[in-house]
Amino acid sequence: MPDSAQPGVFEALGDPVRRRLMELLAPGEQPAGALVTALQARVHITQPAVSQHLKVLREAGLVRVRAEGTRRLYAVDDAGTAAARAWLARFEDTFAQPLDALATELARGRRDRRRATPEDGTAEAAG
Amino acid sequence: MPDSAQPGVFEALGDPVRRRLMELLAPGEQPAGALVTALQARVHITQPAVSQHLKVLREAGLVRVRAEGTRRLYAVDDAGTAAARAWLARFEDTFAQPLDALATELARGRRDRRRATPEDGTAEAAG
DNA sequence: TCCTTCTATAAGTGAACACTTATGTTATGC
DNA sequence: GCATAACATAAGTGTTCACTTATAGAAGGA
Repeated sequence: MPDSAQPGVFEALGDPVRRRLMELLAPGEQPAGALVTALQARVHITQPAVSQHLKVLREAGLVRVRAEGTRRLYAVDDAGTAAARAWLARFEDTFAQPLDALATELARGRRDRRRATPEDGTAEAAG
Repeated sequence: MPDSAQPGVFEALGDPVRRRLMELLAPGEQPAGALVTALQARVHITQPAVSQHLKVLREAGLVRVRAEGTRRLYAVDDAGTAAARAWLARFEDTFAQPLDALATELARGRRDRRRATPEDGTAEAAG
């Protein structure tokens, strides 16, 4: 029974700017520059500030990076979000728990089967 | 599409002491004093500090209080935890989503039926 | 009544943190 | 080679925040 699965997951999500970054990444992979632009459309913030926030999210396992030329493509990492959901699961309604466990099992089975089929290549999560 | 359903939910969960308080409340209702004692068994902390943490959790909708004599009985409030899970749900695996929705629906039905039965006495109205 | 218990609030303080500007690093183009 | 673009890191600073001690308030027992 870990205090909270991944270290720093909830600390990372505690900041509104970082939550907004997660929301911006929810539809799919985004270069760091696009995240900066999107944030600046709403609030005044500089590029280094965003970069530092992304570092926190990275270290918490909430996002992962992929280099493409000079750009850094960020995407949501399931490790962190799953850890957060796992911690919160204990407060779920008692009656919902077995059902969620079932849902998780079924989903895992489907996902594994899908990954075992090397056909659809670069699969993007649809929003 | 709210930034995050309940105001301050993730900010509240960002502190490890407050997460520990939530864990201590997970099994069920606890008086504030018991929470202080339980925390002090692990780390050095004073009663006012715990009281302030509980206030933050209260204002975030993560816990609710019930007065019984001179004691204050704290319990997990579904409003806050559900809000946190709702926000995190958008990062869930695509295939798991419909199943979770089904689970939620079924659980709600069961819960409502249970609440419609005025038998177990001290039923608190959920927000 | 007074006294004790349980909990919340007030006030002050040190540390963590999110921000800024300035600079470094890496890849591409001329 | 040099210049530019995209992003990360360094260094410094103000504010937030979690903590402390001290005190207030409410309920129960003598």
